[in-house]
Amino acid sequence: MRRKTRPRFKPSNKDLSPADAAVRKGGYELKGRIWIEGTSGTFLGYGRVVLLERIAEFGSISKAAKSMGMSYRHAWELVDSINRQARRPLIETSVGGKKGGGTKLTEAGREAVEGFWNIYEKFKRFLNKEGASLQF
Amino acid sequence: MRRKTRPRFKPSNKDLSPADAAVRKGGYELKGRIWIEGTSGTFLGYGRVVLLERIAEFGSISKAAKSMGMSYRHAWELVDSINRQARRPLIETSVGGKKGGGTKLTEAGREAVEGFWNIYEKFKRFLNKEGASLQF
DNA sequence: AACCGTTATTCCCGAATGTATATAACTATA
DNA sequence: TATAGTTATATACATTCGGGAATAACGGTT
Repeated sequence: MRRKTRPRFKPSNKDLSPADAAVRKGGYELKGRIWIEGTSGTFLGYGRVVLLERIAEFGSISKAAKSMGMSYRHAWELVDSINRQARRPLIETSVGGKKGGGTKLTEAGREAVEGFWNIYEKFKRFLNKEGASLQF
Repeated sequence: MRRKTRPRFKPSNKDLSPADAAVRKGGYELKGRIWIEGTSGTFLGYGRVVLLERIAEFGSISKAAKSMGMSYRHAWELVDSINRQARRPLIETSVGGKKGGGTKLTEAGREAVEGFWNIYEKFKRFLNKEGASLQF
């Protein structure tokens, strides 16, 4: 008896595609994930890219995390992991200041987000095409 | 400081592709997984299909599990999960008898294995194609 | 100098997996 | 009837993952 796994984060204000792309056919679904791996594990995946988008939107790691139902601790670790693996940093953080600080994407960060979505869209089309012929 | 995750099973006698298909390009790899989901979670994925192949090869869940470095308990749970979600059973088990019992694939089971590998091969080609244009 | 909101960091905890281990149940064969 | 090798099942344990909470550091602004 296995309980349904809890979603990794709550979709909040935006209509969010699921982290697992899926295609249903007669009771079965072809699902899948893709991600880009760097020198030390995952570099960019669905959740990380959504996080980057939220950071760009809110200008803050903590607000981005909260908007996804993700702990700040986890979000920070993801940001750190991304920046440590990127050739050029994708995220710029600043501490202190009038508003306490903030975080924004670099140009490379915006390009990375766009690049990932491009591949992800093709992946969804792949699942769509191949999932149509499931018979078990 | 995160330790490299241990491989889910040891490749033993056969040359086994990794569970995560991957394509390298300039330090980054496009990796991914696909699986077929049924009424209650995963129905068939890479590891499950390899397990089915091993069962067909050895005629026993316990030997198949051992050959993959997987606990019998886990292998049994996977087999049970597969059969509970399949329209027609993919695996036939027998208890007792001269050799204590055994397990073999049904015709539907062999077809499922082949069907999954077909899609998986296409998926690897997809990763190969899309992974060639990674730039970050 | 005090304030304030955010980043940066640490420790503790619970959920989810999967291994290890032990044991019962089964049944053709000798 | 006893044997043997496998399936079937439960309990205990280790590991991993991420949330929660607490705290320090930071630095414009007032």
